[in-house]
Amino acid sequence: MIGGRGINGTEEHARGSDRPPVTRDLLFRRALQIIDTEGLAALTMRRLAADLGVEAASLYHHVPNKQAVLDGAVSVMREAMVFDGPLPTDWRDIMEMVFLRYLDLLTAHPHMLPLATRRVETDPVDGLGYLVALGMPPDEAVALWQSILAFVVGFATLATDTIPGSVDQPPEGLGTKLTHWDRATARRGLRAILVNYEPANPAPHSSGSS
Amino acid sequence: MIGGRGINGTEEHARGSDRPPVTRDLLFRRALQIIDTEGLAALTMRRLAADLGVEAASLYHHVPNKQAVLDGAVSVMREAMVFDGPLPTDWRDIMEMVFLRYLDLLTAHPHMLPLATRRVETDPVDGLGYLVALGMPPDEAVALWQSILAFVVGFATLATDTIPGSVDQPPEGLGTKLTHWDRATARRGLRAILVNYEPANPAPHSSGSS
DNA sequence: TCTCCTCCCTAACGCTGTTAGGGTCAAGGC
DNA sequence: GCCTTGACCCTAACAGCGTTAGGGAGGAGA
Repeated sequence: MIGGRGINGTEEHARGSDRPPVTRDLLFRRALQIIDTEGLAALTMRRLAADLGVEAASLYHHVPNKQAVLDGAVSVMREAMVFDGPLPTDWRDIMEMVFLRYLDLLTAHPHMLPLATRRVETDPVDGLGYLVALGMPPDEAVALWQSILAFVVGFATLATDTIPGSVDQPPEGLGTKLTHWDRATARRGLRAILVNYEPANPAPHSSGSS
Repeated sequence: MIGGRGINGTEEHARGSDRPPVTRDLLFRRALQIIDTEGLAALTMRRLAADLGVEAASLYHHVPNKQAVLDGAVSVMREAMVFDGPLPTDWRDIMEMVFLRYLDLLTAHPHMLPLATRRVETDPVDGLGYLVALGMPPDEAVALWQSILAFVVGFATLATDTIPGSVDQPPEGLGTKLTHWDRATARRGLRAILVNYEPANPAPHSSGSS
Protein backbone atom coordinates (compact mmCIF):
# COMPACT_ATOMS: atom_id res chain seq x y z
CA MET A 1 0.00 0.00 0.00
CA ILE A 2 1.44 3.31 -1.06
CA GLY A 3 -0.83 5.63 0.82
CA GLY A 4 -4.47 4.65 0.48
CA ARG A 5 -6.07 7.84 -0.62
CA GLY A 6 -3.41 8.65 -3.17
CA ILE A 7 -4.04 5.46 -5.07
CA ASN A 8 -7.35 6.18 -6.68
CA GLY A 9 -7.63 9.89 -6.22
CA THR A 10 -4.81 12.37 -6.26
CA GLU A 11 -6.59 15.68 -6.31
CA GLU A 12 -9.75 15.25 -8.36
CA HIS A 13 -11.70 14.71 -5.18
CA ALA A 14 -12.45 17.66 -2.96
CA ARG A 15 -11.46 15.83 0.24
CA GLY A 16 -12.84 12.54 -0.91
CA SER A 17 -15.06 12.22 -3.93
CA ASP A 18 -14.15 8.62 -4.68
CA ARG A 19 -15.47 7.45 -1.34
CA PRO A 20 -18.08 8.94 0.97
CA PRO A 21 -16.45 10.97 3.77
CA VAL A 22 -16.21 9.20 7.09
CA THR A 23 -18.67 10.54 9.61
CA ARG A 24 -19.61 9.27 13.04
CA ASP A 25 -23.03 8.31 11.79
CA LEU A 26 -21.79 6.40 8.77
CA LEU A 27 -19.23 4.72 10.97
CA PHE A 28 -21.92 3.51 13.37
CA ARG A 29 -24.14 2.25 10.58
CA ARG A 30 -21.33 0.32 8.97
CA ALA A 31 -20.48 -1.17 12.34
CA LEU A 32 -24.05 -2.35 12.87
CA GLN A 33 -24.06 -3.78 9.37
CA ILE A 34 -20.90 -5.77 9.99
CA ILE A 35 -22.17 -7.07 13.32
CA ASP A 36 -25.50 -8.09 11.84
CA THR A 37 -24.05 -9.91 8.87
CA GLU A 38 -20.84 -11.37 10.28
CA GLY A 39 -21.20 -11.39 14.03
CA LEU A 40 -19.84 -9.38 16.90
CA ALA A 41 -16.35 -10.86 16.70
CA ALA A 42 -16.01 -9.77 13.08
CA LEU A 43 -16.16 -6.13 14.02
CA THR A 44 -12.58 -5.04 14.50
CA MET A 45 -11.27 -1.55 14.11
CA ARG A 46 -9.19 -2.59 11.12
CA ARG A 47 -12.12 -4.37 9.51
CA LEU A 48 -14.42 -1.40 10.03
CA ALA A 49 -11.80 1.00 8.74
CA ALA A 50 -11.25 -1.10 5.64
CA ASP A 51 -14.99 -1.04 5.00
CA LEU A 52 -14.87 2.73 5.10
CA GLY A 53 -11.81 2.90 2.85
CA VAL A 54 -9.57 4.12 5.62
CA GLU A 55 -6.92 2.87 8.03
CA ALA A 56 -7.74 1.72 11.56
CA ALA A 57 -5.95 4.54 13.33
CA SER A 58 -7.99 7.09 11.41
CA LEU A 59 -11.14 5.96 13.18
CA TYR A 60 -9.80 7.39 16.40
CA HIS A 61 -10.22 10.80 14.91
CA HIS A 62 -13.99 10.29 14.97
CA VAL A 63 -14.34 8.08 18.02
CA PRO A 64 -12.47 7.78 21.34
CA ASN A 65 -12.35 3.99 21.42
CA LYS A 66 -14.06 0.84 20.24
CA GLN A 67 -16.67 0.94 22.97
CA ALA A 68 -17.99 4.16 21.47
CA VAL A 69 -18.43 2.34 18.18
CA LEU A 70 -20.44 -0.38 19.88
CA ASP A 71 -22.57 2.14 21.74
CA GLY A 72 -23.17 3.95 18.49
CA ALA A 73 -24.30 0.75 16.82
CA VAL A 74 -26.78 0.19 19.63
CA SER A 75 -28.16 3.69 19.15
CA VAL A 76 -28.59 3.11 15.42
CA MET A 77 -30.43 -0.11 16.13
CA ARG A 78 -32.72 1.63 18.60
CA GLU A 79 -33.81 4.11 15.95
CA ALA A 80 -36.32 1.52 14.79
CA MET A 81 -38.23 1.85 18.05
CA VAL A 82 -40.74 4.44 16.90
CA PHE A 83 -44.48 4.08 16.62
CA ASP A 84 -46.27 6.01 13.92
CA GLY A 85 -49.78 4.65 13.74
CA PRO A 86 -52.56 5.12 16.30
CA LEU A 87 -51.85 3.46 19.62
CA PRO A 88 -54.24 0.98 21.21
CA THR A 89 -56.49 2.37 23.92
CA ASP A 90 -56.01 -0.32 26.53
CA TRP A 91 -52.79 0.28 28.43
CA ARG A 92 -51.92 -3.41 28.45
CA ASP A 93 -52.25 -3.52 24.67
CA ILE A 94 -49.88 -0.59 24.45
CA MET A 95 -47.34 -2.26 26.67
CA GLU A 96 -47.64 -5.49 24.75
CA MET A 97 -47.18 -3.74 21.44
CA VAL A 98 -44.13 -1.82 22.59
CA PHE A 99 -42.37 -4.76 24.12
CA LEU A 100 -43.20 -7.19 21.38
CA ARG A 101 -41.71 -4.66 19.04
CA TYR A 102 -38.66 -4.54 21.21
CA LEU A 103 -38.49 -8.32 21.16
CA ASP A 104 -38.68 -8.28 17.38
CA LEU A 105 -35.92 -5.71 17.27
CA LEU A 106 -33.65 -7.82 19.45
CA THR A 107 -34.28 -11.00 17.51
CA ALA A 108 -33.70 -9.11 14.27
CA HIS A 109 -30.24 -8.16 15.53
CA PRO A 110 -29.23 -11.27 17.47
CA HIS A 111 -25.54 -10.41 17.54
CA MET A 112 -26.33 -7.08 19.18
CA LEU A 113 -27.87 -8.64 22.27
CA PRO A 114 -24.79 -8.62 24.48
CA LEU A 115 -24.53 -4.90 23.79
CA ALA A 116 -28.21 -4.03 23.99
CA THR A 117 -28.56 -5.28 27.54
CA ARG A 118 -25.68 -3.18 28.76
CA ARG A 119 -27.86 -0.28 29.73
CA VAL A 120 -31.47 0.74 30.06
CA GLU A 121 -32.14 3.66 27.77
CA THR A 122 -33.99 6.89 28.25
CA ASP A 123 -36.91 6.02 26.06
CA PRO A 124 -38.35 3.13 28.04
CA VAL A 125 -38.20 5.36 31.07
CA ASP A 126 -40.65 7.68 29.37
CA GLY A 127 -42.98 4.74 29.13
CA LEU A 128 -42.45 4.19 32.80
CA GLY A 129 -43.75 7.68 33.42
CA TYR A 130 -46.77 6.68 31.40
CA LEU A 131 -47.54 3.93 33.87
CA VAL A 132 -47.27 6.33 36.76
CA ALA A 133 -49.54 8.76 34.93
CA LEU A 134 -52.08 5.97 34.77
CA GLY A 135 -52.18 5.98 38.54
CA MET A 136 -49.82 3.15 39.23
CA PRO A 137 -47.70 3.55 42.36
CA PRO A 138 -44.04 4.17 41.43
CA ASP A 139 -42.86 0.98 43.10
CA GLU A 140 -45.45 -1.00 41.22
CA ALA A 141 -44.59 0.66 37.94
CA VAL A 142 -40.90 -0.07 38.36
CA ALA A 143 -41.58 -3.68 39.29
CA LEU A 144 -43.81 -4.19 36.27
CA TRP A 145 -41.35 -2.46 34.00
CA GLN A 146 -38.43 -4.54 35.20
CA SER A 147 -40.43 -7.75 34.94
CA ILE A 148 -41.53 -7.18 31.38
CA LEU A 149 -38.13 -6.00 30.26
CA ALA A 150 -36.49 -8.99 31.91
CA PHE A 151 -38.86 -11.36 30.18
CA VAL A 152 -38.28 -9.85 26.77
CA VAL A 153 -34.52 -9.65 27.12
CA GLY A 154 -34.31 -13.19 28.46
CA PHE A 155 -36.56 -14.50 25.73
CA ALA A 156 -34.54 -12.85 23.00
CA THR A 157 -31.28 -14.00 24.56
CA LEU A 158 -32.30 -17.62 24.81
CA ALA A 159 -34.04 -17.61 21.46
CA THR A 160 -30.86 -16.55 19.72
CA ASP A 161 -28.36 -18.35 21.92
CA THR A 162 -30.02 -21.73 22.11
CA ILE A 163 -28.47 -23.43 19.15
CA PRO A 164 -30.15 -26.63 17.93
CA GLY A 165 -28.40 -29.70 19.24
CA SER A 166 -27.28 -28.00 22.41
CA VAL A 167 -29.89 -29.78 24.46
CA ASP A 168 -28.61 -33.15 25.51
CA GLN A 169 -31.04 -36.06 25.63
CA PRO A 170 -34.31 -34.22 25.00
CA PRO A 171 -37.11 -36.29 26.55
CA GLU A 172 -39.50 -37.82 24.08
CA GLY A 173 -39.05 -35.61 21.07
CA LEU A 174 -39.26 -32.37 22.97
CA GLY A 175 -35.84 -31.38 21.73
CA THR A 176 -36.92 -29.70 18.53
CA LYS A 177 -39.63 -27.81 20.35
CA LEU A 178 -37.22 -26.65 23.03
CA THR A 179 -34.99 -24.91 20.53
CA HIS A 180 -37.89 -23.22 18.80
CA TRP A 181 -38.86 -20.05 20.58
CA ASP A 182 -42.34 -19.08 19.54
CA ARG A 183 -43.45 -15.46 19.49
CA ALA A 184 -46.85 -16.57 20.76
CA THR A 185 -45.17 -17.95 23.86
CA ALA A 186 -43.60 -14.58 24.46
CA ARG A 187 -46.93 -12.81 24.06
CA ARG A 188 -48.55 -15.19 26.50
CA GLY A 189 -45.86 -14.62 29.10
CA LEU A 190 -46.12 -10.89 28.59
CA ARG A 191 -49.86 -10.96 29.24
CA ALA A 192 -49.39 -13.14 32.29
CA ILE A 193 -47.13 -10.52 33.81
CA LEU A 194 -49.32 -7.61 32.73
CA VAL A 195 -52.53 -8.92 34.25
CA ASN A 196 -50.69 -9.11 37.56
CA TYR A 197 -50.56 -5.34 37.78
CA GLU A 198 -53.36 -2.78 37.85
CA PRO A 199 -53.18 1.02 37.62
CA ALA A 200 -55.62 3.13 39.64
CA ASN A 201 -57.20 4.82 36.65
CA PRO A 202 -56.45 3.07 33.36
CA ALA A 203 -57.59 6.01 31.25
CA PRO A 204 -56.66 6.24 27.59
CA HIS A 205 -53.62 8.45 27.49
CA SER A 206 -51.84 9.51 24.35
CA SER A 207 -48.14 8.71 24.69
CA GLY A 208 -45.63 9.55 22.00
CA SER A 209 -42.95 7.35 20.57
CA SER A 210 -41.01 5.04 22.83
CA MET B 1 12.13 -16.32 34.37
CA ILE B 2 14.61 -19.13 33.94
CA GLY B 3 12.22 -22.00 33.55
CA GLY B 4 9.36 -21.90 36.01
CA ARG B 5 9.51 -25.31 37.61
CA GLY B 6 13.26 -25.27 38.04
CA ILE B 7 13.21 -22.17 40.20
CA ASN B 8 11.75 -23.52 43.39
CA GLY B 9 12.10 -27.23 42.87
CA THR B 10 14.71 -29.01 40.83
CA GLU B 11 14.06 -32.66 41.60
CA GLU B 12 12.83 -32.87 45.17
CA HIS B 13 9.27 -32.92 43.89
CA ALA B 14 7.97 -36.12 42.36
CA ARG B 15 6.36 -34.41 39.37
CA GLY B 16 5.36 -31.36 41.31
CA SER B 17 5.31 -31.33 45.09
CA ASP B 18 5.85 -27.57 45.42
CA ARG B 19 2.63 -26.85 43.59
CA PRO B 20 -0.50 -28.93 43.16
CA PRO B 21 -0.48 -30.78 39.83
CA VAL B 22 -2.58 -29.24 37.11
CA THR B 23 -5.77 -31.15 36.47
CA ARG B 24 -8.75 -30.29 34.33
CA ASP B 25 -10.90 -29.87 37.41
CA LEU B 26 -8.48 -27.57 39.21
CA LEU B 27 -8.06 -25.61 35.98
CA PHE B 28 -11.80 -25.06 35.69
CA ARG B 29 -12.14 -24.02 39.32
CA ARG B 30 -9.33 -21.52 39.06
CA ALA B 31 -10.90 -20.12 35.91
CA LEU B 32 -14.24 -19.64 37.64
CA GLN B 33 -12.44 -18.01 40.55
CA ILE B 34 -10.67 -15.53 38.28
CA ILE B 35 -13.86 -14.70 36.40
CA ASP B 36 -15.81 -14.18 39.60
CA THR B 37 -13.24 -11.95 41.23
CA GLU B 38 -11.80 -10.04 38.28
CA GLY B 39 -14.30 -10.34 35.47
CA LEU B 40 -14.54 -12.26 32.25
CA ALA B 41 -11.93 -10.18 30.43
CA ALA B 42 -9.35 -10.94 33.11
CA LEU B 43 -9.38 -14.61 32.24
CA THR B 44 -6.64 -15.10 29.67
CA MET B 45 -4.76 -18.29 29.06
CA ARG B 46 -1.55 -16.68 30.25
CA ARG B 47 -3.21 -15.36 33.38
CA LEU B 48 -4.81 -18.69 34.21
CA ALA B 49 -1.55 -20.51 33.57
CA ALA B 50 0.34 -18.13 35.84
CA ASP B 51 -2.22 -18.80 38.56
CA LEU B 52 -1.51 -22.50 38.23
CA GLY B 53 2.26 -21.97 38.23
CA VAL B 54 2.62 -22.96 34.61
CA GLU B 55 3.05 -21.45 31.16
CA ALA B 56 0.12 -20.71 28.86
CA ALA B 57 0.98 -23.29 26.24
CA SER B 58 0.96 -26.03 28.87
CA LEU B 59 -2.77 -25.58 29.38
CA TYR B 60 -3.34 -26.99 25.92
CA HIS B 61 -2.18 -30.32 27.21
CA HIS B 62 -5.27 -30.45 29.41
CA VAL B 63 -7.74 -28.56 27.28
CA PRO B 64 -8.26 -28.18 23.51
CA ASN B 65 -8.90 -24.43 23.56
CA LYS B 66 -10.12 -21.55 25.65
CA GLN B 67 -13.78 -22.29 24.99
CA ALA B 68 -13.36 -25.58 26.83
CA VAL B 69 -12.10 -23.63 29.83
CA LEU B 70 -15.17 -21.42 29.76
CA ASP B 71 -17.49 -24.40 29.41
CA GLY B 72 -15.73 -26.05 32.30
CA ALA B 73 -16.21 -22.98 34.45
CA VAL B 74 -19.92 -23.06 33.67
CA SER B 75 -20.10 -26.71 34.71
CA VAL B 76 -18.36 -25.97 37.99
CA MET B 77 -20.79 -23.16 38.66
CA ARG B 78 -23.75 -25.44 37.94
CA GLU B 79 -22.61 -27.90 40.59
CA ALA B 80 -24.38 -25.70 43.12
CA MET B 81 -27.73 -26.56 41.56
CA VAL B 82 -28.56 -29.50 43.80
CA PHE B 83 -31.41 -29.78 46.26
CA ASP B 84 -30.89 -31.86 49.37
CA GLY B 85 -33.79 -31.17 51.67
CA PRO B 86 -37.39 -32.26 51.18
CA LEU B 87 -39.08 -30.67 48.18
CA PRO B 88 -42.35 -28.76 48.42
CA THR B 89 -45.45 -30.69 47.48
CA ASP B 90 -47.09 -28.10 45.25
CA TRP B 91 -45.57 -28.25 41.79
CA ARG B 92 -45.56 -24.46 41.48
CA ASP B 93 -43.62 -24.19 44.72
CA ILE B 94 -41.09 -26.63 43.33
CA MET B 95 -40.70 -24.65 40.15
CA GLU B 96 -40.39 -21.43 42.07
CA MET B 97 -37.76 -22.86 44.35
CA VAL B 98 -35.68 -24.29 41.53
CA PHE B 99 -35.73 -21.16 39.43
CA LEU B 100 -35.20 -18.77 42.29
CA ARG B 101 -32.20 -20.87 43.16
CA TYR B 102 -31.05 -20.55 39.58
CA LEU B 103 -31.55 -16.80 39.75
CA ASP B 104 -29.48 -16.66 42.93
CA LEU B 105 -26.78 -18.68 41.23
CA LEU B 106 -26.65 -16.34 38.26
CA THR B 107 -26.57 -13.22 40.38
CA ALA B 108 -23.88 -14.78 42.54
CA HIS B 109 -21.71 -15.17 39.44
CA PRO B 110 -22.61 -12.07 37.44
CA HIS B 111 -19.58 -12.28 35.16
CA MET B 112 -20.58 -15.79 34.12
CA LEU B 113 -23.89 -14.72 32.63
CA PRO B 114 -22.76 -14.35 29.01
CA LEU B 115 -21.49 -17.91 29.22
CA ALA B 116 -24.36 -19.42 31.20
CA THR B 117 -26.95 -18.44 28.61
CA ARG B 118 -25.00 -20.05 25.80
CA ARG B 119 -26.78 -23.36 26.08
CA VAL B 120 -29.64 -25.03 27.91
CA GLU B 121 -28.30 -27.90 29.95
CA THR B 122 -29.47 -31.43 30.42
CA ASP B 123 -30.62 -30.99 33.97
CA PRO B 124 -33.42 -28.50 33.39
CA VAL B 125 -34.72 -30.82 30.73
CA ASP B 126 -35.24 -33.45 33.39
CA GLY B 127 -37.41 -30.95 35.16
CA LEU B 128 -39.27 -30.50 31.94
CA GLY B 129 -40.06 -34.22 31.98
CA TYR B 130 -41.42 -33.64 35.46
CA LEU B 131 -43.97 -31.20 34.09
CA VAL B 132 -45.02 -33.69 31.45
CA ALA B 133 -45.30 -36.39 34.10
CA LEU B 134 -47.70 -34.07 35.90
CA GLY B 135 -50.00 -34.34 32.92
CA MET B 136 -49.06 -31.15 31.15
CA PRO B 137 -49.14 -31.35 27.34
CA PRO B 138 -45.60 -31.25 25.91
CA ASP B 139 -46.23 -28.01 24.06
CA GLU B 140 -47.51 -26.39 27.22
CA ALA B 141 -44.62 -27.70 29.26
CA VAL B 142 -42.08 -26.35 26.78
CA ALA B 143 -43.80 -22.97 26.64
CA LEU B 144 -43.89 -22.70 30.42
CA TRP B 145 -40.30 -23.83 30.71
CA GLN B 146 -39.08 -21.34 28.16
CA SER B 147 -41.06 -18.52 29.72
CA ILE B 148 -39.75 -19.08 33.21
CA LEU B 149 -36.21 -19.57 32.05
CA ALA B 150 -36.41 -16.43 29.92
CA PHE B 151 -37.69 -14.42 32.85
CA VAL B 152 -34.96 -15.61 35.18
CA VAL B 153 -32.16 -15.15 32.67
CA GLY B 154 -33.39 -11.73 31.69
CA PHE B 155 -33.80 -10.66 35.26
CA ALA B 156 -30.31 -11.78 36.19
CA THR B 157 -28.87 -10.17 33.08
CA LEU B 158 -30.46 -6.81 33.67
CA ALA B 159 -29.86 -6.92 37.41
CA THR B 160 -26.13 -7.31 36.90
CA ASP B 161 -25.75 -5.23 33.73
CA THR B 162 -27.77 -2.20 34.74
CA ILE B 163 -25.09 -0.08 36.26
CA PRO B 164 -26.27 2.81 38.44
CA GLY B 165 -26.24 6.06 36.54
CA SER B 166 -26.93 4.41 33.21
CA VAL B 167 -30.53 5.54 33.22
CA ASP B 168 -30.76 9.03 31.78
CA GLN B 169 -33.26 11.46 33.27
CA PRO B 170 -35.11 9.11 35.62
CA PRO B 171 -38.59 10.58 36.16
CA GLU B 172 -39.29 11.80 39.68
CA GLY B 173 -36.74 9.90 41.71
CA LEU B 174 -37.48 6.55 40.12
CA GLY B 175 -33.88 6.24 39.01
CA THR B 176 -32.54 4.62 42.12
CA LYS B 177 -35.42 2.18 42.19
CA LEU B 178 -34.89 1.28 38.54
CA THR B 179 -31.35 0.12 39.13
CA HIS B 180 -32.32 -1.94 42.15
CA TRP B 181 -33.60 -5.33 41.11
CA ASP B 182 -35.56 -6.84 43.94
CA ARG B 183 -35.77 -10.58 44.42
CA ALA B 184 -39.38 -10.16 45.46
CA THR B 185 -40.12 -8.69 42.04
CA ALA B 186 -38.62 -11.77 40.44
CA ARG B 187 -40.69 -14.08 42.63
CA ARG B 188 -43.85 -12.17 41.76
CA GLY B 189 -43.13 -12.40 38.04
CA LEU B 190 -42.39 -16.08 38.38
CA ARG B 191 -45.73 -16.71 40.07
CA ALA B 192 -47.54 -14.67 37.44
CA ILE B 193 -46.20 -16.92 34.73
CA LEU B 194 -46.77 -20.10 36.70
CA VAL B 195 -50.43 -19.49 37.46
CA ASN B 196 -50.94 -19.17 33.73
CA TYR B 197 -50.31 -22.86 33.26
CA GLU B 198 -52.10 -25.88 34.70
CA PRO B 199 -51.14 -29.56 34.56
CA ALA B 200 -53.88 -32.20 34.23
CA ASN B 201 -53.05 -33.97 37.49
CA PRO B 202 -50.82 -31.92 39.80
CA ALA B 203 -49.92 -34.89 41.98
CA PRO B 204 -46.95 -34.73 44.36
CA HIS B 205 -44.07 -36.31 42.53
CA SER B 206 -40.60 -36.84 43.95
CA SER B 207 -38.08 -35.33 41.57
CA GLY B 208 -34.34 -35.56 42.16
CA SER B 209 -31.79 -32.83 41.80
CA SER B 210 -32.08 -30.38 39.00
C1' DT C 1 18.71 -50.37 31.19
C1' DC C 2 15.93 -48.71 27.54
C1' DT C 3 11.80 -46.89 25.84
C1' DC C 4 7.52 -44.64 26.04
C1' DC C 5 4.52 -41.24 27.59
C1' DT C 6 3.14 -37.41 30.43
C1' DC C 7 3.85 -32.84 31.36
C1' DC C 8 5.92 -28.70 30.75
C1' DC C 9 8.96 -25.47 28.35
C1' DT C 10 10.60 -21.67 24.75
C1' DA C 11 9.66 -19.37 20.58
C1' DA C 12 6.90 -17.85 17.32
C1' DC C 13 2.65 -16.81 14.34
C1' DG C 14 -1.07 -13.59 13.16
C1' DC C 15 -4.34 -11.13 15.25
C1' DT C 16 -6.28 -7.42 18.47
C1' DG C 17 -7.03 -2.25 20.37
C1' DT C 18 -4.52 1.76 20.79
C1' DT C 19 -0.95 5.60 20.57
C1' DA C 20 2.73 8.64 18.65
C1' DG C 21 4.09 11.44 15.25
C1' DG C 22 3.97 13.17 10.68
C1' DG C 23 2.00 14.52 6.08
C1' DT C 24 -1.53 16.66 2.89
C1' DC C 25 -4.98 19.54 1.58
C1' DA C 26 -9.11 22.80 2.00
C1' DA C 27 -10.54 26.97 4.43
C1' DG C 28 -9.98 31.46 6.37
C1' DG C 29 -7.33 35.76 7.81
C1' DC C 30 -4.50 39.50 6.01
C1' DG D 1 -1.89 36.70 -3.62
C1' DC D 2 0.27 34.15 0.58
C1' DC D 3 0.35 31.85 5.13
C1' DT D 4 -1.44 29.75 8.98
C1' DT D 5 -4.62 26.72 11.03
C1' DG D 6 -7.01 22.63 11.62
C1' DA D 7 -9.39 18.57 9.86
C1' DC D 8 -8.31 14.23 8.26
C1' DC D 9 -5.61 10.45 7.16
C1' DC D 10 -1.29 7.98 7.04
C1' DT D 11 2.74 4.66 8.63
C1' DA D 12 4.91 2.42 12.37
C1' DA D 13 4.91 0.55 16.50
C1' DC D 14 3.45 -1.18 21.24
C1' DA D 15 1.79 -4.81 24.43
C1' DG D 16 -1.27 -8.27 24.77
C1' DC D 17 -4.28 -12.05 22.94
C1' DG D 18 -5.20 -17.40 21.49
C1' DT D 19 -2.82 -20.90 19.53
C1' DT D 20 0.80 -24.09 17.42
C1' DA D 21 5.38 -26.31 16.65
C1' DG D 22 8.97 -28.59 18.46
C1' DG D 23 11.79 -30.08 22.14
C1' DG D 24 13.38 -31.49 26.93
C1' DA D 25 13.03 -33.60 31.60
C1' DG D 26 11.66 -37.35 34.27
C1' DG D 27 8.59 -41.16 36.14
C1' DA D 28 6.56 -45.84 34.70
C1' DG D 29 6.78 -50.22 32.67
C1' DA D 30 9.24 -53.82 29.74
